[in-house]
Amino acid sequence: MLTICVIHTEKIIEALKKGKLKITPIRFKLLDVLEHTKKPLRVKDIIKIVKSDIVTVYRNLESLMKLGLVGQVFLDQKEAYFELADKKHHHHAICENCGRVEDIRDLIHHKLNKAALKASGFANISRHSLEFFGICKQCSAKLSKNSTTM
Amino acid sequence: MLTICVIHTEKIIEALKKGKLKITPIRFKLLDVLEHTKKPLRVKDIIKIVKSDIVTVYRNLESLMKLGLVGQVFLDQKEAYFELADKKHHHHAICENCGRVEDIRDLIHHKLNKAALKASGFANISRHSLEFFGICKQCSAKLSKNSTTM
DNA sequence: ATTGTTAATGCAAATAACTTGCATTTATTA
DNA sequence: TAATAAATGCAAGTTATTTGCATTAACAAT
Repeated sequence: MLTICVIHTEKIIEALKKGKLKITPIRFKLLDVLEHTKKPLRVKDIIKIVKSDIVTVYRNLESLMKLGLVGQVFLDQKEAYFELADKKHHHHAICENCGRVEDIRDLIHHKLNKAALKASGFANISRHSLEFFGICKQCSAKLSKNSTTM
Repeated sequence: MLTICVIHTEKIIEALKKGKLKITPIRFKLLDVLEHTKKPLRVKDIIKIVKSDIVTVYRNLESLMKLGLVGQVFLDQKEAYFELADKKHHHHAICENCGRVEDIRDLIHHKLNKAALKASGFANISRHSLEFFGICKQCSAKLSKNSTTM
């Protein structure tokens, strides 16, 4: 890891400075990991790669979220998942067999929020979280193979 | 509480029997609470009303979910919310100020799943979870009143 | 109705995710 | 290079959820 792309590095440093966050190795590695895996990661996963204290990771995730560099994703009730927040709004497809997560570009843009605003009677709707659950191609193949050999 | 509607009672008893679950007072009260509040509830809330052990509530929720009578809702990373599963598929609007939850009838039926299937490349998509976050009318009014008096 | 079987309950204690307090270290900036 | 303010990491605390086990209650068969 730590194959940091320069453009991205620049942007990150700028954002950190603007947010008055110090540029530390751990913070950098954390962002790098999220950048390179391109998938939502659990705190566990991040610790393993970043090789730092749990507490530090939690605190960094919190401050990076406040800065808007990192976003939390709701994939599982048990643990939180985090991803870089720089991509545009999107949804997720989660494989119920292997846990694979695919990004899905925002299916209907802001139409969803508008429709929900009307349907809910709320004063405003600022965001939504849309997660799909199913079986990915790989698992589907594996599962059907298993069932024929049994 | 415990103003049990007969028709519903019948259905529940039938379902419990089919699932080989005993019909116990706690289990009944639990279902009754979910039926009458009509909102997703936290385990905390349920315990307060059902007046039973936490563990019992968790175990009942689990078996009732397996039976398909109860569904878990993803409103908050910290704690799980539960609701009766007998209503048709719907979404939720959650007020970020007071926590109020409004049901929203399924906005676009199965179209969402179909679109996600295509976009994700999955073998199949079985369900989705769609939550909207915003400010409800009541909070909006309260908040704007507060800001004018300050 | 009574009894036997099996599931439901509740207590104690464990686990797991996440948080807080505090002392030490490190990044910035003057 | 020194001063300062934030970042780190250890210990220990919370909180949600789970597990083990003994007791109790539901129900099916007598």
